[in-house]
Amino acid sequence: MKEVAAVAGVSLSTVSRVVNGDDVRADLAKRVHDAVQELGYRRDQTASTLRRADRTSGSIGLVIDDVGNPFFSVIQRGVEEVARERGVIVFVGSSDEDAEREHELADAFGARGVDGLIMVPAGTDQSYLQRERRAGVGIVFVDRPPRRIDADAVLSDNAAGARMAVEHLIAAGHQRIAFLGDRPDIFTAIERRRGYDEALAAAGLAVDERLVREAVRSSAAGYEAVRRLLEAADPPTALFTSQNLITIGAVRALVDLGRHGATALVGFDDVALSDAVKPGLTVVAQDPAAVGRAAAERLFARLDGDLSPAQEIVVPVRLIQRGSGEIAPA
Amino acid sequence: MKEVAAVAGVSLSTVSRVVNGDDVRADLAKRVHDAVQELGYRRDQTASTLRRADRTSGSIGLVIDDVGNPFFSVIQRGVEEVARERGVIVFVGSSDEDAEREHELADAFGARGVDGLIMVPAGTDQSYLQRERRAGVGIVFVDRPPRRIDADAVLSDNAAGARMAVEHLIAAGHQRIAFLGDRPDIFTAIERRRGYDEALAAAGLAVDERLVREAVRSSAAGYEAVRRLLEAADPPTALFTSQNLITIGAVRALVDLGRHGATALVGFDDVALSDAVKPGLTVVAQDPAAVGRAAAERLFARLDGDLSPAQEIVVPVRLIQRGSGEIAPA
DNA sequence: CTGAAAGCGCTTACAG
DNA sequence: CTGAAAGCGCTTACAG
Repeated sequence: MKEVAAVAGVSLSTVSRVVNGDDVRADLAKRVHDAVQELGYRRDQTASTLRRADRTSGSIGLVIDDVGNPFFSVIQRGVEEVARERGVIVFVGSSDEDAEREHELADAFGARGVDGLIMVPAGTDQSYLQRERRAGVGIVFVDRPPRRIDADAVLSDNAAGARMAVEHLIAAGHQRIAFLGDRPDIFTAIERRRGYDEALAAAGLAVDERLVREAVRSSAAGYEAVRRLLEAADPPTALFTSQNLITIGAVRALVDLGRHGATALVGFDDVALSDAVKPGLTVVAQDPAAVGRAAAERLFARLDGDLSPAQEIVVPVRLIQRGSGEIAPA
Repeated sequence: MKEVAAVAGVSLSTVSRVVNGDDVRADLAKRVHDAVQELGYRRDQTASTLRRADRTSGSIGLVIDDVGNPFFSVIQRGVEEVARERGVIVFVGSSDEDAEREHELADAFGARGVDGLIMVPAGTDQSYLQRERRAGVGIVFVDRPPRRIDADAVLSDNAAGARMAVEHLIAAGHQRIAFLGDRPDIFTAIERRRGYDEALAAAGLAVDERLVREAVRSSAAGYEAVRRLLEAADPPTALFTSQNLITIGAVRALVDLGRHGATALVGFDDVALSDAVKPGLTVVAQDPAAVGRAAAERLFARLDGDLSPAQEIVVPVRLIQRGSGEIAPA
């Protein structure tokens, strides 16, 4: 910038004004633009942020569970789309369900002056983010609500979706419906389990803990859990696999055991090829792109000055019937 | 930091040294640490970068085609894993196969002082990155080689993989093998087409352009293309679907047409549930996590001072036989 | 080892 | 409208 000023024969202030689109006499502006062109000058955004009054950086941070999981990567995509419209770029990191890592990432992003943070909380206490909030950083949670801090959250309707799934299986005549879920300290896993319990209760059915498998964290674990369930005495006639990786493992297990098309299955989350298996997979589908977009919109609304009380936005889910959930018990 | 110095009763320089782990008398260091603790001080990383001699920011930028595509999101995951070990965080953006967007993202990352850039090139000219290189930014390409700039690139063995796929179909007795590919200006699409052509030629078979469908950009387009191919006169007996989205659409079309298990198929890229359909999907699988890790490792090697000539690292692919590629022609 | 001072690349009152 | 000067939060020669 110093060099641009020298070449254009104006002061640093004038260059800064031109670069920022402030009012400058046309002839001076032209000289500056020419010099910028000639030198290939580009403003140093970090230095600009450091000095400017509002301290905005045009960047946000996104902390998700795992970018490698398509559910979260589509959330990321939704966030990016909204950020892009604003010319805002995004730092992304995976917490891998680790509270410490979640904190480290938020910290690293904060130390780089992000304007806002969109977080999938992994730990049980997000009060450490008060510090960012005091610094004016916008904070929005996604997929799971925060704890020990009051902030906007964008969630899927987990309990309703799970109820829908289980009611659907009950309507098909099932009474022995297994639940397979992620770690029972994760909000979405708890909510989906709650929906399962409620649907059974509403139908006058008792929860049989032998049909409940929790802390199923991968498709391999889903595979194993289903294999054991089906090989046990008095196996379930239907499965509610409450997460995409579990569903993938479960289907594989059903196929291997020759039970796909015999044991009913409803999954939570849609997966690729779910309509190509025979029968197709009945699922309760979330809309992760919409969830990501909604979170980013909420964040920018806050950055634009929205001071209303914290909101909880619930994005609806929908049941997609493709066959596997419409199988009657043997 | 000023405040920390005041509370600890030392100079700014001393605080800076303590924060940076330089040698400082133990008692002073303790006073600084206490003050840091008390005030909840955290160093402003951007100001630090601005002033420090090496100007490193502890951040890199990743420009990929589309985070929403699981292939790229797993590359991102691989990059992140290696960056994490170094305490480096990552900006991510999707170019959506748009050269201008690619450039904008690289520019936005550069203006924020990233130490390095990992790029999936979308446009046909990456010479604009010379500017970043001159500024000391490390540059590594991934999935596709750069053009008009010499730099490290980490690629999958596309042509060999495609050859393998088509040879496999030929070995099963096929002569009418359709090729379905992405836009023919994309490196990976070109290479896979080349592998297809070469495998046919090696077997003494001519390319029948009526069996070639290019610019297939989505699973919906893959579905349509397969439907038309199979409904035409003299349809192919086998399909080589050279990208994950195309494979997904193709399988769906085969299922809808009642041809899954009848028309052979080999896909490029593995997809979820590929072993749950009947028959399972035979694919040439890339290893996107390894590709992402290799790219990040190359980048950090450069940042660590590796001045050797630009390398092209080719990550092998492997054929996974699951049934759909082992179907003989009718 | 420590501190006072200069300065990274910018923006922004302030005076003209 | 323009420029000289101060200063954002830091690091780093430099002198002691």
